[in-house]
Amino acid sequence: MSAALELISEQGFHKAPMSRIADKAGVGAGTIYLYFESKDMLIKTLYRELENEIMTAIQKGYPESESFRERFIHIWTSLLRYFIANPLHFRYLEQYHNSPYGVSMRRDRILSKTGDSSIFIDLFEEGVSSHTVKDLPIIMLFALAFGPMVFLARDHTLALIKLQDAHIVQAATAYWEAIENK
Amino acid sequence: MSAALELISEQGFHKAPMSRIADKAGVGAGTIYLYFESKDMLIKTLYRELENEIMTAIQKGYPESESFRERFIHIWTSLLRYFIANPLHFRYLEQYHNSPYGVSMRRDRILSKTGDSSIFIDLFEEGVSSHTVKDLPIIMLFALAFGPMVFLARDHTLALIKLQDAHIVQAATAYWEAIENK
DNA sequence: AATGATAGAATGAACATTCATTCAGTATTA
DNA sequence: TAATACTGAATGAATGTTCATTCTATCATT
Repeated sequence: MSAALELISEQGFHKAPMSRIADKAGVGAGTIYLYFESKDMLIKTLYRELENEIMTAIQKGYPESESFRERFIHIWTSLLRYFIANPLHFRYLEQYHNSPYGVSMRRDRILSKTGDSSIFIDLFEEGVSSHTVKDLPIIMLFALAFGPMVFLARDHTLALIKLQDAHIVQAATAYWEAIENK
Repeated sequence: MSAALELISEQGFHKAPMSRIADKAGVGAGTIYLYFESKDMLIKTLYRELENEIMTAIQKGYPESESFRERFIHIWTSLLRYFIANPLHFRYLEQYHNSPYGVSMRRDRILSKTGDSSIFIDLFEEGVSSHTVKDLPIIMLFALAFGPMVFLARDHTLALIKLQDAHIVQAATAYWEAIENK
């Protein structure tokens, strides 16, 4: 799986043939098929694995009983820090989201309201009902809060900028102000 | 080119073989090669075409002599309106940006400081030096301003939300507040 | 007007390559 | 020795690209 992660995140789905993934992993081509039904399944399993890892990272040190603002900033900074520390993970996720896989997954999730994003949804719902954040549709708040983060992470992973930790906190605060209900 | 646009934006690069593009365009497979050197060139040319179209859309009605705020909001709303009116264009651009094509292009542009994005850079530089917007690196301001827009456009094109024109103006204002120097 | 010649655009079958997947054989483990 | 894990050459489907040929429009000749 880490061989697949490296190749796909750097070269894209269609320039990461199973033969090369096997080479990089130091196994025979057929061995992969003992563990994964198909290339599609490998891609999807790897996605879920990364998603779980991210959720674990966010939950670590989560200030359960602090104010809404603290919890929001914790999640925001944890995520951005995770992406900066794991650029390959970030690039893989981005490619997945912008491929047919991601599109259909996104649709399914929103419609069935399942999946890990429910943590975010719960948080924002609390924020809206307590009038802590602006009264906008959840999905818009989500976009307003996390859209910039993806841009920042992308620029960082492409080595276009070098985000210091101070910048991360600064950006988190700026983005809190954008959704805050004043 | 419009056949390529439709297929690629809906199915992704690797599920849009030249043979199907030719079919959709109602021409023979070889005909494409009279106009484009290779599939890669077709993809790149189409990208530049769309980029030009967007630049034209932004420049239409640009309030040259109005305040910085007016010009920012004009650009922001024009872009989002364009993406909503042209969902296929948006999906194509997103796929391009998140593929190896886009990554290398982005790198080249930033390093050589050329390309159409100079309009945006000029605008933000003016904003920073006149203390109208927060004193942050241009690339961060850019992320903060346009990151959310991409999220909104994505959710809209996937039919997860339905953005009314009122929402667009509302969002533009919210995002002006996020970068404004208060 | 009628006929023939030329250009070059379009075609699509053929080719070479790439790739996911399989499976008969080999190595490893219990 | 039996069972399990692994291998990598072989397979066949899919795909980008080429090129000999066809078609159509324009020009030249009679």
